[in-house]
Amino acid sequence: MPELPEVETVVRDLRPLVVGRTIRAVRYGSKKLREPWQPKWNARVAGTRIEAIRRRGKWIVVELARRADAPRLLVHLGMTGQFTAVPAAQERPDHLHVAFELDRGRELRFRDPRRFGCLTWHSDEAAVQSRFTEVGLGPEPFAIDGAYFRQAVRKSARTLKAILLDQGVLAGVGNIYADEACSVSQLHPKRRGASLTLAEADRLRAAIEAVLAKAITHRGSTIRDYVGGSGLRGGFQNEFRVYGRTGEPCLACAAPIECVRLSGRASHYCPACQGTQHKDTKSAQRPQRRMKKID
DNA sequence: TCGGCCCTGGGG
DNA sequence: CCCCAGGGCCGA
Repeated sequence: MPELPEVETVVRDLRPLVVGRTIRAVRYGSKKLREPWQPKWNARVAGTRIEAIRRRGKWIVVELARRADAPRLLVHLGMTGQFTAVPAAQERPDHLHVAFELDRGRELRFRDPRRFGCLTWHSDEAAVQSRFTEVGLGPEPFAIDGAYFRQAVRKSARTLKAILLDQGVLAGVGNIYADEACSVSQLHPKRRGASLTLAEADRLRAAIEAVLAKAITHRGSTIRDYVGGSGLRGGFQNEFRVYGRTGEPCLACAAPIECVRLSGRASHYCPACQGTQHKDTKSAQRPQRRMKKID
């Protein structure tokens, strides 16, 4: 679940709790993660000091010394991952995979029931960067070049939903914020990127930034498992315009929110505010749809 | 570009 | 029991 706003919240929460702390020891479980923690890494992190923590897309980078040639931990929360710093005395929950015992009685824990996430050790910053290159991580949404975004969207024959979920176009947007950004920009998630006008592409870019920024101020969204770095839940789920609101009234026009599957993901939108009847080239079904509505 | 798959758990 | 879920990778 964790998308950019949730990951950013985790990083901001953890920063005052772990930066400057020394890792005394490592405990790890036997359950296999997407990429398992390797026992040989224990000795490499024991005794090191956490000097910085930052976010890139949906990834968290923990710097074990500021120098570029110093090791890093790379964390991805997958669907249900939690990365928290809590009092070491706090009872250990189930599905806990890696725990770093810190000084001052704290413990940095990685928990993930579904195990789609991972926590790995990398020898230096270059190794982290090459990893990002391998997965084709695109630019950060808050630093998008307007021309780049227009071009990336308008050259694509894919749906807006598919484009927004593509981490290579933008790093950090997931299912919730893709739907919310389409809602704010009043664009149907089924629209093809190539059908957008320049103005619409700009509107979408502005909506993405606005939605992500607002979600961060609410500490992200908690549907079920998500918690920030200190264990607090998010609050943006109470601000959703369309996500998970199928059948409920649109906040702008009261039409019932609809839901379809796009790119294999549930996609929510207001049929009135985000109508398909614009420039979507291939909507042969459109007339049928209208008939249905009139009925 | 899609579906299937990796997993667990919650809800109907 | 079935279906669904914030993500991403792999092969048809």
